[in-house]
Parts: sequence; C-alpha cells; structure tokens
Amino acid sequence: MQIGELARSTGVKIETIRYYEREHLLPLPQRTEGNYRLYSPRHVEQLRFIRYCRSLDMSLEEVRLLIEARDAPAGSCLTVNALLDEKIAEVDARVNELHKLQDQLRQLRGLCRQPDQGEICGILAELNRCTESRKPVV
Amino acid sequence: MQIGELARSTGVKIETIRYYEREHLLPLPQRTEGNYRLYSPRHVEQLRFIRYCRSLDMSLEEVRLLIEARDAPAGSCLTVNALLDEKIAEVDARVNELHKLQDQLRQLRGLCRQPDQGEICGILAELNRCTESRKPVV
DNA sequence: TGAAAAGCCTGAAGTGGCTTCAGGGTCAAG
DNA sequence: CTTGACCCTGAAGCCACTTCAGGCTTTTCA
Repeated sequence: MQIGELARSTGVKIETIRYYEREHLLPLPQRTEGNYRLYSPRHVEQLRFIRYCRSLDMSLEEVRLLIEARDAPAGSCLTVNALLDEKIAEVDARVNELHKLQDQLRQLRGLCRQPDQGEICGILAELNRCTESRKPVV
Repeated sequence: MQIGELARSTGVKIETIRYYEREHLLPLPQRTEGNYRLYSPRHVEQLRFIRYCRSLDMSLEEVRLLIEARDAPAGSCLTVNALLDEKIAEVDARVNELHKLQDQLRQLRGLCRQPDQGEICGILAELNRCTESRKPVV
C-alpha cells in the first residue's frame, strides 16, 4: 500500500504521514524499486492509534508515551492513568477559562446592539477604557 | 520610560514588547543616545489595549483590525460587531468540542480504576481497539 | 511510441505567538 | 575602574503541521 492509499484510508494528509515518520512516530516503511514508501496493515493501525490519541487532545509527546505503554503493557497502568488524569484536569481548566471568556465577550457585544449611529461605538469605548489603568466594566 | 519599566508596569515581557514592535502593533519608540527605547504614556495605553484584546482570545491580526477601528471609529461599528460575533461563535464551538472531549476522557479513564493487576490495562485495550476500523466504545 | 497526467520523492521554509539564546553594548553605583 | 543591572540585535526554537520548489516514477491514453 502506497502513501496515497494510506492517506485516503485514514483521512490523514500525505505530508502529515511523512511528518510522523520524521518524528519517529511511525516505523520506517519498506520502499519499492522506485523509492516509493510501502505500508503494511501494521502502519495503518499505528497511524489510526496516533490520530485517535490526537483527537483526545494528546500532544505528540504524549502519544509517544502511550505507544511505549502499549508496546510494553505490563506495569504501564499507572503511567496511563496519570496521563489521562492530567489531561482531564487540563481540559476542565480550559473549559472554565472559556466560560469566563464567553461571559466577557457577550457583555462586550451587548454594549453595541445597533449599527453605527454616528457616535462612538460602545465596544470601542470599553476597549479603550481598559487601556487606562481602571478595571474593565466587563 | 525604558522598556524594563514598561514591562514591569504592564506585566508584559520585554521580548514580547519587542516582538509587538517588529509586528508593527506598537509604534516605534524614541531612542536615547545609547540606543535604548524610550516609551510614552501612549505606548503604555496601546500595549494594554493589545493585552486586553489578547485576553479575549483575539489573534494579533484581529487586534490589528481593532486598533484600526479604534483610530478611525466612525463607521467601524459593523466591523467590530462582526468580529465579536465571530469570536463568540468560535468560543461556543470550542466549548462544545471540549465538553465532548471531557466525556470521552472520563469514560476512558473509567476503564482502569485500579493500579496494575498484571492483566492488560483497560485503557490501552480500548485505545488499541480504536486502531482497528471499528467504532470506539468510548 | 511518446507525451501528458497522476503520483511520489526530498529538503527547506512558513504558520502564530511568542520564548530563548548568543554575543555583545550602555550606564549608574561603589 | 570595575561590577552588575539594564539594554541591544539577529537568529533559532517551540508545536503540529502545511506549503513550496524542484525533480523523479509510473500509469494512461492517443
């Protein structure tokens, strides 16, 4: 299976596949006489593994850890649990941040409901106000 | 006011200030005889403006737009409103994604509550399962 | 048979929003 | 006069890719 077919069957771009190879996340494939990469079902699995982990917001470094753990499963539970716990905490924190951001954005948006009436837009006024060392209303 | 004081009084790193200058987000400051940057209160305001926008998750490109709008406020309401609406939609979408991710991560984490019992960790088993072309349980 | 089109190759540079590093120059205090 | 705090520049590093330039291989079709 050539790189194009691997790309189609996994939905991963060719360039990304080559990038993973350079990063040693995918084992080196065989080559044809014309120097084309030749992939095995093993590669398909590994690529899917990487993409599933990435869809869970893991960094490539974390994916590397998980691949190690997967290839030597004994005793790796603690590592994997710790990784997931950390990730869950990160995502929780990020969601909280974004909720606050949503409030701020909506309040700011509320300062100018009408299209331009000639006077200065309430949003710009507020953004400007925040450049002085007073606290934002929003 | 030298760059160090500007940095202290705004909480922005010196390197970041120089970076904003390179990116034309901050006007070029005067220089002393010894080639040190000299900032005015105008620069302090502008830098605060940038950081406030950044705290609202605006990209530097968007900040550039807002600076333009701020400096020519007439008729800029529509631009500013559109930018905010887009930003609000983006953040909403991201929050939804993260909520789904949280569910996934927590379910995955639930597959291995105990430290290593010798058998293969349920999490790794599930991650592996997802490398085959079946749908994930989680 | 021959040429175009589709597919593949490599290495380097670009993305955003900074941060870090190497290798200096300037200036006030002791 | 030297130490140390402060400042300067230009280049490279970070992440996870993406894009680009320039060229090779294989297939397809006239």
